[in-house]
Amino acid sequence: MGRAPCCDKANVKKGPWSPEEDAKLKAYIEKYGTGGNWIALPQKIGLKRCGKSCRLRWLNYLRPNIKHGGFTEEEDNIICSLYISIGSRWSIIAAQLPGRTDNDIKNYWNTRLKKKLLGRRKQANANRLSAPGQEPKDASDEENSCDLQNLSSSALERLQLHMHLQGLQNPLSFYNDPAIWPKKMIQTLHSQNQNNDLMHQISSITDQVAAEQDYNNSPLMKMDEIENSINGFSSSESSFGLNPDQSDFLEPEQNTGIQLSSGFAQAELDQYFPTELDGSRDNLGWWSNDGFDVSSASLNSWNSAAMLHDQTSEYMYQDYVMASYNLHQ
DNA sequence: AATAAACCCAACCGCGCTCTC
DNA sequence: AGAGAGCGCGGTTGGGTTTAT
Repeated sequence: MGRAPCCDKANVKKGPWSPEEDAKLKAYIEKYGTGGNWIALPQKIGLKRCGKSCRLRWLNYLRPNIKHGGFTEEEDNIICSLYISIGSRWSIIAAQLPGRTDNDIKNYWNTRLKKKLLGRRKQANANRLSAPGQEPKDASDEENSCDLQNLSSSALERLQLHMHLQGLQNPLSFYNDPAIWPKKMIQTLHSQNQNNDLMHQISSITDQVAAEQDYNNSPLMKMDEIENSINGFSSSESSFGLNPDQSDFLEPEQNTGIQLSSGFAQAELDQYFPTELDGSRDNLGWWSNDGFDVSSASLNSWNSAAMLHDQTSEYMYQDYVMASYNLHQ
């Protein structure tokens, strides 16, 4: 037995709203409010619309002080940073941007912002792969290159932006430990200004979001929530940077920093892994098969990621540069 | 100029959560 | 306590518009 429909689907109008419908809805709500009952609202007004549709129309379009389009660079940065930190929790992101709706931000991210970043990444990857000495030497290298490009698509995007915007705020972050940075990254940092006001703002929001989540009541790993936080990225994508075999790049005790760089707020991770961050490689087991449905594709990518470790440092640096470039454009 | 492809965004859908009875 | 109603959210879709060929 399924859930009862919220309205009589046969007798409600669907599709775009007419100016008359907009006027009716707006006039009524401005005069009487919603009455706390969206389902009953259309009947009161005489609209043949579902209550949910009325609510959506009001919140996303008719409500006063709604802004459409024309996102500023600062708004871009906030959206990127929050997306990296908390994933696709559009309502929370929208709450930080007055006049913006979750739907608007979601559309903006999916249709423009993401592509803007990925487009530049693709170009960078193309340059990277075509550079002298970078050509794949054999079939397996080509496969690695493909995997790298796949990995770069979204998980690394969050990683890049995260390192740029949050690294300085995070005492445990890889990006706060210059001793383990590639030299070129240090040189680049010297030549850049960091936006600390924005950093504080983002850090505050991500801490709030993490604090809202009560993982103490759930001692088992909430992989579904972790996946949500990763926001749809496959476990294989996310495994990049978590690879225990990257010891040429990071000391074992610094794996914690790498985890933090993969898209989680510090507080979030503290709650996900309250006792497991002692740095031992064995503690990365949560990411493998134990308690987690790792698909064969994921395993393949894990293996592919493992083969990338010789180039990881260089790629991490290039990713960092690209993130900086993107955000300062 | 015609057509296809890509882009964009409003709106819909369904699920989970909260509240009320 | 638990069932049902309503709300809020994120994912997805449909179709109009723009751009490329």
